[in-house]
Amino acid sequence: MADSEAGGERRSRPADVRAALVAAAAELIEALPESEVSLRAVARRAGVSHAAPAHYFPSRADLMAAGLAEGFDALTARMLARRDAAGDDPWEQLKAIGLGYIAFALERPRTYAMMFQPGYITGPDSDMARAGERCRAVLTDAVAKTRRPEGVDQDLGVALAWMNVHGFVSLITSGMLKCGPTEGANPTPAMADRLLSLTRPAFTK
Amino acid sequence: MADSEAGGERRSRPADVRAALVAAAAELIEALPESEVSLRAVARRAGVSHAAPAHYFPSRADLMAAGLAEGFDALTARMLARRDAAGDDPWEQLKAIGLGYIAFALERPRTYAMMFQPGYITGPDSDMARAGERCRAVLTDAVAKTRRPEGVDQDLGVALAWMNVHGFVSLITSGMLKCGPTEGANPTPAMADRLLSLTRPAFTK
DNA sequence: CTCCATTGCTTGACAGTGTCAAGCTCTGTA
DNA sequence: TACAGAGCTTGACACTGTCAAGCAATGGAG
Repeated sequence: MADSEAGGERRSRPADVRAALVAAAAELIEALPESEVSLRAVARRAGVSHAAPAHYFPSRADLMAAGLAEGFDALTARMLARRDAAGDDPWEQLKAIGLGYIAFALERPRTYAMMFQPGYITGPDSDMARAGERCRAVLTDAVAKTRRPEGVDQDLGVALAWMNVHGFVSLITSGMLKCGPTEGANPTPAMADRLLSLTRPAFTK
Repeated sequence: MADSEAGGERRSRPADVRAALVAAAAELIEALPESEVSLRAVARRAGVSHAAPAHYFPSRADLMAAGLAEGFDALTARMLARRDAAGDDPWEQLKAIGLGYIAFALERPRTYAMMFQPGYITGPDSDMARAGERCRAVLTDAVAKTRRPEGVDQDLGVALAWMNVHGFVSLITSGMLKCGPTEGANPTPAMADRLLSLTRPAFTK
């Protein structure tokens, strides 16, 4: 429409370039170690010049943050899918969210690790901060529905649930925690289930 | 002795240069964001040329790993000090270790975060891996002394204790978790205490 | 004592990086 | 047709990690 060329691919729309940059960033973040995800590598993958990103993102960190915001949205979607597949019991829903969280982090470990790296969330009103907020809201809602014992208020419950799953996957992906004797089948999901179940008393009455 | 100069500072011993590099790395790791801790900046701080580190460390990652190994040792010392100041009760000792762990991570957040960054532990027989192993041993011993309920074996106990403290401090330092209403006094230690206490049933009978 | 090999570090170079300034090429409007 | 501006490119700068070459000093052998 706005392009006189019928073929339409000779010249891309501005939004396309921006979207291509974010997509390329998200891909490279998972494909390469953090230090190798350079602004210029992202630009090359998106098929633009090395200075094109500067028209959309003030700095490298902002481009990375845009890719990481996509990561938060994918994580949120993953948790919601698992929650909706679980039953009606609040604890089962919370546990399903936790298992979905763990599954995402283990499938996209580099993206996940970078999401929690300080320095990419520039301000509380950035895209990435908002995506993180939507993610946290899923957890907060699930915790709010549980019937917790005396002394476990909502904030404490959210902290407990989150630090459990985050701590678990962080130790796994950093190589500090080897779970199980590694005999054939992957013991991680089973261990995740056992560990989450240990916190059950804090979320049931 | 080996130096003909009586002043003795004109020419430093080889071990001094290496130690100075490691010390400079440890300082800069805490003082600057990770991306700004360059090999050349460490060399400048140590007062040597930009290529001097190459004589002791094959790559930048190895120099960083040496600095991070010092971090693990400091963490280990911190946990031991707290444990020995606690009483004889196994649970109290384990909790003291956890609180020492949290205190270290919150005092040296950048060092702590980098210690768990994948890519710095090159092999299982590296200095950093061994320092991490010594650190883990403190936790393992403390968990071994506890009397845990049926179903909580030692590996599960270690995983639970570690992921709790690691998850907590990681979420705090990455800005994801704000604990308490931030009214004057720092609410973090109190929250840490409450959270650790929630896991008490897994470590007592 | 002289010579030489080795160690310990420096200087120099290279490709690659993030960021800034300038310029080119189209689009839309008058 | 001329103009204004957006969108992207090219070019440059200082900086990075790593490699090659070279200098100074030590220590041992002849």
